[in-house]
Amino acid sequence: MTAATSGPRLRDVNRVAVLALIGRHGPISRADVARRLGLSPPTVTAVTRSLIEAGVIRKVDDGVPRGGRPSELLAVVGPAGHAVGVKVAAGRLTGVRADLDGTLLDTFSAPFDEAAVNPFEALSALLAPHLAAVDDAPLLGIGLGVPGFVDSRTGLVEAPLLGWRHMPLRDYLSQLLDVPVLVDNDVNTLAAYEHLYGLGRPYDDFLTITLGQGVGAAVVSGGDLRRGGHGAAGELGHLPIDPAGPPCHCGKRGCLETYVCDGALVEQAREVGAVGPDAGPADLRAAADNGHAGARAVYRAAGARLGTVAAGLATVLDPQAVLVSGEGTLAWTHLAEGFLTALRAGMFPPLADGVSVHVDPWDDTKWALGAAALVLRAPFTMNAEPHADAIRARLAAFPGAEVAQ
Amino acid sequence: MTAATSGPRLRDVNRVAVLALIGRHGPISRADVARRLGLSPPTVTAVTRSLIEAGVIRKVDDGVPRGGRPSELLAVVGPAGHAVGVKVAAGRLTGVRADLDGTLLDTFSAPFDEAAVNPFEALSALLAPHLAAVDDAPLLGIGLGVPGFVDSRTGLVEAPLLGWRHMPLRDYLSQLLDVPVLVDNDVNTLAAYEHLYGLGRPYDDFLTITLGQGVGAAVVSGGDLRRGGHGAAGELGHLPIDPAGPPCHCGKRGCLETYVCDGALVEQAREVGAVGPDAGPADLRAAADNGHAGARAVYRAAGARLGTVAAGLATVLDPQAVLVSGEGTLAWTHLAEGFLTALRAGMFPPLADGVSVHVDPWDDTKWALGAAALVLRAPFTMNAEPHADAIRARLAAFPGAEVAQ
DNA sequence: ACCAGTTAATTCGGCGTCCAAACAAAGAGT
DNA sequence: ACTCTTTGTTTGGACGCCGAATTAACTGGT
Repeated sequence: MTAATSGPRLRDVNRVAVLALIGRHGPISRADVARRLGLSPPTVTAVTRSLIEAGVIRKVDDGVPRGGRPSELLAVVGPAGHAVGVKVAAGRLTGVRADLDGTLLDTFSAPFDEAAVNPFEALSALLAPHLAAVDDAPLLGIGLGVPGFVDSRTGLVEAPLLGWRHMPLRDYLSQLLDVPVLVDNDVNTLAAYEHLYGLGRPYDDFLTITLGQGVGAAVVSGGDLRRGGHGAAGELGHLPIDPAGPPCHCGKRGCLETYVCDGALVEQAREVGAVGPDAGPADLRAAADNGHAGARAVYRAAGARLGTVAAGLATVLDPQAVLVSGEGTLAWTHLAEGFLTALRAGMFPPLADGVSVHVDPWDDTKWALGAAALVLRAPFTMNAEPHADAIRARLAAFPGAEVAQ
Repeated sequence: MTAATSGPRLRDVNRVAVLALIGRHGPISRADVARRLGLSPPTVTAVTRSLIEAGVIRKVDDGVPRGGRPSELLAVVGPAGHAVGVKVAAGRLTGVRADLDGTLLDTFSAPFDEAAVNPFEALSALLAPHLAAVDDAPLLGIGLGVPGFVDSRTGLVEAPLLGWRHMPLRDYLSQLLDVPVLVDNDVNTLAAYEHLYGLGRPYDDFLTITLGQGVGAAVVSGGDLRRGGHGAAGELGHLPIDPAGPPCHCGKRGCLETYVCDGALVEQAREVGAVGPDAGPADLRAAADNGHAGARAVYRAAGARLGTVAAGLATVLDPQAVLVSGEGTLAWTHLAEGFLTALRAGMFPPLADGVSVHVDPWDDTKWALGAAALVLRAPFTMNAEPHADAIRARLAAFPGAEVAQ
């Protein structure tokens, strides 16, 4: 009835903290929330009541009684809001719609000419049909994952792979479609997904490494995605391995990417005669699957190279886990041995046991889901991301309020 | 009069934010504080008034008038509180007392037997004379920098170099001396110093690399020191460089430390005949100073090795600056060329220009000052470090309140 | 010298949030 | 049936923050 959400400023820290805790740590009781956040029980009651009235969370179950009144377990209501996420790649867009709890609602895909006079036109045309509310649940915003550097302050995109320089993607689309738009590096979006809904849920400190056409990484530390001082954190493909190594398209020599990306693997396999002159990544995989020793050696060496790099990063950053993802994991059975051996061998012995390795089977929609997660996690984060308040306001506008619980 | 500081909970977010801004960004006007933090002017007036009454900040100057009422520039009052900082090393303790604004008050040093039955006894005996208040200003706490891993949650210390395993240094000393005690890795304490008072002041994202007996690093990202998932972040000496390299005392092969620490440099110089069989780091430096080509080549190679590693870290973490410190910087004139060349060569071209490199001349007391900074910055940080509230309470107890301003 | 314009800082009233204390609910153990 | 334990709620009071209006202090133009 009365807009309980309308403080003079939407910076209600505790409200966001409670929602974040419920969102991230699954069904949880009010008493638990109070203890974990150091809040008083009355405060938690008040906050959760208003969140329930807003339709954002609800009681899902009774907790097991432990000698007292049984607790009520609260969880977020998935259909209270949804978001569109898009992975932008050279030549193709992959998009999804997802619920507040990460449930995949819808997927779509289309060719994309990133070199068009105005590539944003095509993007907005593709997105337009997906902007409507679903069952009265509002669209919270659009998330975009782009292969390049994104300055989260200005929203400008630098994407050499797409030929984009200083592109104001965020603000342009946001104004055109009148919807909050968040843009980030594509590997960062994947990490956002893993953190909120995927393999990274249990961790506050983890690395995501992606393998495919290129090599990428994202760093989640202290529970937050680290973007670095210029929005370029996570670059892994151009990590210097050997100053005297093969030339890289970036102008340097011996970048990691010249050793372990798809193209480099195929090239190496060609040199040892494991595949023919016109072979692609799939052919190399097939050769290794069929037991070709040369093909397997290529994978083992690449896995070891990557494992050593991962060990170095893990040594410095001390993550709880390393997640490996991307198209390249299709060949994980062949990469695993080299990677894991090198990782263990390269880490300081007492710390090696503290790092778990998970492989997320490749799925193109996951990247897009990650872009959506960028939006979906905005209501749960304290830090003032550009459109966070606008997204929160949209979530609060969910008319599912006042329905008899 | 009325204890303005005594909210029901000391979690007064804005109060801490204002104090942090004034502490970190020097003399600053109220209007500036309001703009930067997004607070209303009345709020800033109220908060600063209570901080002034508490004696923690004061007006230091008038700002330059820009066509209106001149602003009053506020800054922290150094003598409002002080802290003791100690660098713990094998065989020797180095300690300092420092004001709230980082002014060095006092230094002391003593031999230390880390292998004694109870090494903490000696530590507490050394500290006891320094626990008294100075001019009524309270001792806020003691900071300790230890060469090893520190779990900031449990306070347990793992320090192979000292032979310490699972040592409850923090809680033991805190209880014994009845003073808040904070313990962290020694390189982390240095980074805390740099961030608060040193070369890192302008940055929120930077790396600190230390060079000396060993090689270390600390990561400041998003304005906070990153400790990793197990309190071991920053380990750099055991970064794997070459799986087939020389054996390291940690049991692995080809760790960075086997190439660029003091001992390794001297060893390499011996092999090329640049120094005699019993030479030490100082002798190697002297040889290089005198123009010995072999000695200079050793430094150049080591600098390049370190520069390549720094380039790799900077590529992934995207810092605004890299600070180099530690005893090894005594030979920086010889290391610089190799380091800077490799750093530039190893970074992704568009990003290389965004990283500045600063060398902090080596000074043993800086490490200890860093340990003190661990305590001194506690009142300025939001995150709930173990003793942060206790430290804030002590600062608030400063009787310098009520003095006529 | 005076007034207009501008920026800084303060006072005041009101609203919203949080907490402590007391209370109600609901089950376990004896 | 009783007590103990744990969860969740209600109530009253204290505190913090904001918007609006006010005071303060300086620059620049005439």
